[in-house]
Amino acid sequence: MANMKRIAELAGVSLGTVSHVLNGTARVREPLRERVLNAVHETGYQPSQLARGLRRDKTNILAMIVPDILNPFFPGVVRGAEDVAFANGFRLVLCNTDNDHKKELVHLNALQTYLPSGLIVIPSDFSDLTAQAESYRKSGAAVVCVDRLPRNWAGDSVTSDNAVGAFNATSYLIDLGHRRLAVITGPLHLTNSQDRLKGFKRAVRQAGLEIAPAYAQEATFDRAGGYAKTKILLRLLPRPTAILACNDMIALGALMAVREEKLNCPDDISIIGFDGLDVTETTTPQLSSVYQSSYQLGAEAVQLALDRFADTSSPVRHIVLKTELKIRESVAPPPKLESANGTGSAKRLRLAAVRA
Amino acid sequence: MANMKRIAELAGVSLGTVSHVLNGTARVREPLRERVLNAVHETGYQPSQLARGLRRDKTNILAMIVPDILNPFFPGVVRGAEDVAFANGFRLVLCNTDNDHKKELVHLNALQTYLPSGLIVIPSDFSDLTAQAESYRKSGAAVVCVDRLPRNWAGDSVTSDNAVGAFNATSYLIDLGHRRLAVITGPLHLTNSQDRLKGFKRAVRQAGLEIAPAYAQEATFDRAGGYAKTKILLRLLPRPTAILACNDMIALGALMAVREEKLNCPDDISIIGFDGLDVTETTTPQLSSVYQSSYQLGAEAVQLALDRFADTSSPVRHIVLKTELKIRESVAPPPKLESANGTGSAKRLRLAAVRA
DNA sequence: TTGTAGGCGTTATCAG
DNA sequence: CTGATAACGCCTACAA
Repeated sequence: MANMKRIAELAGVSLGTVSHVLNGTARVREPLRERVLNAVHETGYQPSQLARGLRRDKTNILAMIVPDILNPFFPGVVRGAEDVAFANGFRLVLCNTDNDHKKELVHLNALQTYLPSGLIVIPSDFSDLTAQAESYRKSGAAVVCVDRLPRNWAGDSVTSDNAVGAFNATSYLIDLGHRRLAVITGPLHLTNSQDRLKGFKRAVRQAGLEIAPAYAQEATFDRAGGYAKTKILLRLLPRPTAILACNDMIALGALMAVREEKLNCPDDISIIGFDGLDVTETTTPQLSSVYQSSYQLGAEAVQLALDRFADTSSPVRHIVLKTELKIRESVAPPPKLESANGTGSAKRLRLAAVRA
Repeated sequence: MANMKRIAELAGVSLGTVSHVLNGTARVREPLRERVLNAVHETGYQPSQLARGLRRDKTNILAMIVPDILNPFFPGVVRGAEDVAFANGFRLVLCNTDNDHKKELVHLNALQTYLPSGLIVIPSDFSDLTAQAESYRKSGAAVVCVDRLPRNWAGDSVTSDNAVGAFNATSYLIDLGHRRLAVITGPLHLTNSQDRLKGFKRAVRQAGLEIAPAYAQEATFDRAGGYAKTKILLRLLPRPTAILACNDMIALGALMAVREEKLNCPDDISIIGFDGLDVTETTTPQLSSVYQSSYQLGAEAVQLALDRFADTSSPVRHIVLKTELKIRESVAPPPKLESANGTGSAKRLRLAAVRA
C-alpha cells in the first residue's frame, strides 16, 4: 500500500504538502494540489488510520458494547449505530458482554488502547462504568449509555420512555375492563425493568386498583422466564385476566404457557409484550406490544456521541424516545364468566379455535 | 494513559527491556522482569494497539462484513465469530453492506487501512472480491468467505451443506407421500440458493417425479417474498401439497399466505423452511426447518482465518457444516381428497382448528 | 542480558 | 504557500 512519501514523490512535492492537501489544513496552490490529487487517485492511496490515529491521539473507531447480539432486540441498536457512524466516517468495534460486568470491564480496558472517539454501551448487569467512562472522557472519547443505565449514571444516555410505554399498555388493558392485572418484569436491577414496572403500577394506582404482590413476577428477559412465571400466574386464584410482559421474549413464553394450560389468548387472558419485535407479527394470535425503535436508539446514541465529541462542555443529555402501543390480536376484554377454576374457559377455547 | 517509557522509568530499566518482558522476545533476568511487571500492574498499563499495529504492520482487528445484521440469520454468525476472535485476543469491526457490492467495496477499502489480521465476509449480491481479497492477502491478512461465495471464489470458505439440507427436507416430504412439490428459492445468483435448489431437484429426480417450472419460484429472502410467491403457488392447478421454502423468512411469508387463503398448514399443505431460526418455534403451527448453525459458521470462519494466518501456504480449505432437519408441526402427509379446487379442504380446516 | 536508536505513516510546528 | 523535521508509542536489530 502506498504511503504519503510515495505520493509526495509522484507529485513532486514534499510530504507536508500532501498532508495539507489531504486535510485541507493549509491553502495549496492549484497546480500542486492537482498533482497531489492525481497521484492519490492513480495509486488508490488511502491514509493509514493507524498512523493517523497514533499521531492525533484518536481514531475514527467507536467502541460498541452490547450484552448479546443474539438477543433479537440488540441488532437493531447496532444497525442504527453503524449507519450513523458510517455516514460520518466512523467504524464500530462490536463486543458482547453476556451481561457479565467482568467481561465488560475487559472489553472496556482493551478497547481504550485503540483510542476510539466514542464508546456506545448497553450496560451489563450490575455494571458500574463510572470510572471507566471517566477514563474514556479524559482521553477525549465520548461515552453514551443506551437502553438501560448503570446505577447513578451521570453521563449522556439514550433510552425509550419505558415508564410511559408500560403505563399506556396497562391503561389500555384497564380500559378494556380488566381488573385482575399481572405483570412479568425483567430483572429488577435493570433500570428499564424498573421503569416499566413503575409505569404499570402508576396505571394501576390511577385506576384505583389493587394488585396483590403475587401478580407481579420478576423473570429473566427470555422465553423461559416468561413461561415459568406465567405458569405461576395461571395457578393463582383468582387468575389474572391480563398480563403485561415486560419484553416480547417474556410474552412469547407467556403465550406458550397459556396454550399449554389449554387456555386461550386473548379470550381467557390478554397479553401485551414490550419491544415490538418482528416475531410478534408471526405468532398466533399476533402479539400486542409496546413498540420501541431499537434502531433509533442506536442511531441517536452515535449522533449524541458525535455531538459530545464536537462540544465536550455542553450539558449532559438524556434522550428519551417515544414508544408506541401496537395492539394486535392478543388482547380482548376480560372473559365474562368470572369463574376462576377454568371450567368455563374450556368451552370458550373451543369456540375461539374454531373462530380462528 | 501510561506508555512504555513511563514503565521503563518506574522499573528503572530501558524501554527495550520493557518490551522484551512484555513480548517474551528475550530472556530478562528475574529481578528486572519483576520490577517491570510490577510497574505494569500498578499503572494498569496496556500497550497501544495503534503503535503496535503500526510498527508490526498488523493489528489484532478482524474486519467482519455482513449484508445486514437485522437479518435474523446473521447475528449468530457475528456472535460465533466474536467469541472465537475474543478468545484469541482479536476484535471485530462490524460492517453492513445492505447486499450492495458497491458499499461492500467501500468498506473493504476503508478497513484495510487498519491493517486487520483477517477479513471475514458474507459476500453481498454480485460481489466479486477476488481483487480485494488478493490485496488483503498481500498485506498479510487472511480472507474467509462465509455462507455464500462470490463467483469463482478460490479462497477459504465456510458454508453449510445447503444441497444436502434441501435434499433431506425434500426427500422427507416425498417419503410422506407428497408428489406435487413446490420450492421457493432465494435469489438465484446466490450460491446458497443455487445449492438448495440443486438439492431439491436431486431429491425430486431421484424419486422419479416431474416438477413443472411454475412450481419453482424465485423470491427474495424475506417474508414478503415468501408471501407473494406462495400466493402464486396456491393458485396453480393442481395445487402443490408441499412447499420447500429456502429460508425461514420465506417460510413465514408462506405460512401467512396459506392462512390468508383459508387453507390449513399442514393438513392442506406442508411447509419446510431453512435455517432453523428461533422464530420457527413460535409460529402456529411450529415450522419445520433445515437447521444450520449460524454460530458455528462464524466460529469456524474466524478459526480458519487464524489458522490461515499462522500458515499461509497450506492448501485452501472449504469447510462445509452439516445441517439438521427439524421436523415440527408444519408437515403432514398430503391431503387424501385430491380435489384441487379447495372445496374439500374447508372442512379439514375446521377440523384442524378444533384439534389445535 | 540489557540498552540504544531507527523507523513504521501521520500530523503539526516552524522556518523559509 | 511550501518544505523540513520532530514527535506519537512501539518493536527490533544491533551494540554494549
